[in-house]
Amino acid sequence: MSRDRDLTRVGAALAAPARAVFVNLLLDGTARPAGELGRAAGVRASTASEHLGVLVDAGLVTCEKRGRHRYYALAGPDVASAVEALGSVADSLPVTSLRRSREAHRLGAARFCYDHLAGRLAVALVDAWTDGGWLRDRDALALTDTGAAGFRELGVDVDGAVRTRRPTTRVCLDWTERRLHLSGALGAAVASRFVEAGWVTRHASGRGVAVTSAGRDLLQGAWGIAA
Amino acid sequence: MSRDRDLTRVGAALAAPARAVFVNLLLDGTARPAGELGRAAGVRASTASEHLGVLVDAGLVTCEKRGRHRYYALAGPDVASAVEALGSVADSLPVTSLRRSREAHRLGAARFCYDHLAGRLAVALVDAWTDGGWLRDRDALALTDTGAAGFRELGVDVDGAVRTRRPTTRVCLDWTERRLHLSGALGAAVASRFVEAGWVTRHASGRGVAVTSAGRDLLQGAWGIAA
DNA sequence: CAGACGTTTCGGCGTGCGCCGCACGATTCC
DNA sequence: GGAATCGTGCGGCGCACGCCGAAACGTCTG
Repeated sequence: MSRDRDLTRVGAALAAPARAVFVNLLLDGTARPAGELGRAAGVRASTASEHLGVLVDAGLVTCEKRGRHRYYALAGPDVASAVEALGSVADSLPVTSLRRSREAHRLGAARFCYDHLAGRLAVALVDAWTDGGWLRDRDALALTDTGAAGFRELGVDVDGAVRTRRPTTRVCLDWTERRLHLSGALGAAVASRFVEAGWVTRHASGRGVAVTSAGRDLLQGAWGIAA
Repeated sequence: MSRDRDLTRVGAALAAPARAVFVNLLLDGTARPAGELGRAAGVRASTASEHLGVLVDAGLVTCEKRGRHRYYALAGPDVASAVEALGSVADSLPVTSLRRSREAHRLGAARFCYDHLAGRLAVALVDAWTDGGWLRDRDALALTDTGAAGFRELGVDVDGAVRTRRPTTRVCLDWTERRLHLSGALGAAVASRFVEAGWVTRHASGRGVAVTSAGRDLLQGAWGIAA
């Protein structure tokens, strides 16, 4: 059957080192010009262009022209979660280098996964919100009335998140913690509020996230999380 | 960072047509000998052997020796869901052939996804169970007390499903319907009960599933589903 | 309008890998 | 024991693809 064909196309799209770098960079949900991506992966502009063409053909990445730049971004949240899921199985492989484990540890603390928070911070938040009755069922996160009120009080645009066509809550498997964390429209709304309120700051480039002192106070005070 | 390296390894593992056939065949959760897989993919035994070695190295597939056979199977449920997620993005690509759309339609009605039901049947069941109060929240399925009682009455081993380390409920994105269906330990328990009770029968080889007349009666009578 | 910059397209080169046939080890059956 | 079957390892062949440099296109700037 020819579904295999499609699977090979998507698999092959991820098979080249340069393309894997691209996808990992775009996992934070940003859109970046071709040149920057190529420089990050250590290949010439022409090579980067070809690779990006492959990713677009495979449906993993979209391209938007703006002026003389072309901004590339992941095609959507489901692409991000598919890549994360793939990374999750890849992560069970034996560790290959020390750098990797250091890097993994740093990102494992807190990071962006496309448009929501991931890592130990995200897992701790889910635990706190479940214990506090904001979310139901640790395995299948659903928003409660208490939670809607609580998030609203934090300044999260709960109503906007509910209105979109996208599922309100969604679970995403963490490739470092091998635990579930909050994704979906609500996950995105929470994450953007955390950034907007200055509780966390995104690392200049990449997916890393640092908790600010204001954020530390909130986490400790509201939910007893030591970050 | 060298997580890219792992991603390429998993991606490359899926990049070869023969290996994609293997993985798709194993998506139904069965373990199959190397020879059978090779024949199905239309390659020689030696080629199949090499491919299976690659899949094992990539952590996607496990190998178990039994007698003079070696049985290969998917490494676990998370591999299955990762592959399904990947198939889901692949599915949004333009249709390439008529055969594909026919095949897709047949599998789209009802099929096995590793160890649980998928396809239009599974989506309809989730709708019915949510409407009936057996599961909470269409986006983030969680088992209610009513649901536990109901499934128990159907003969589903609910208690066994809850006891395992595996999450009781889990959602899985359908690559045909682009809707969520029930996965996790409960999803597996339900599926095995459906087969055991003779409500559905699995196609001799592959993931296809046919609803029996007894199954049709149950679906229509209990939940008003026309199958 | 020329010039700079970002990006894509096009040959061309080299490596990697998917395929095979054949040979060999392991296991089962007679 | 020998024969048959299942599986793996090893050369070898050929294509596909990742990489580059050079050239062309489009866009912004002076």
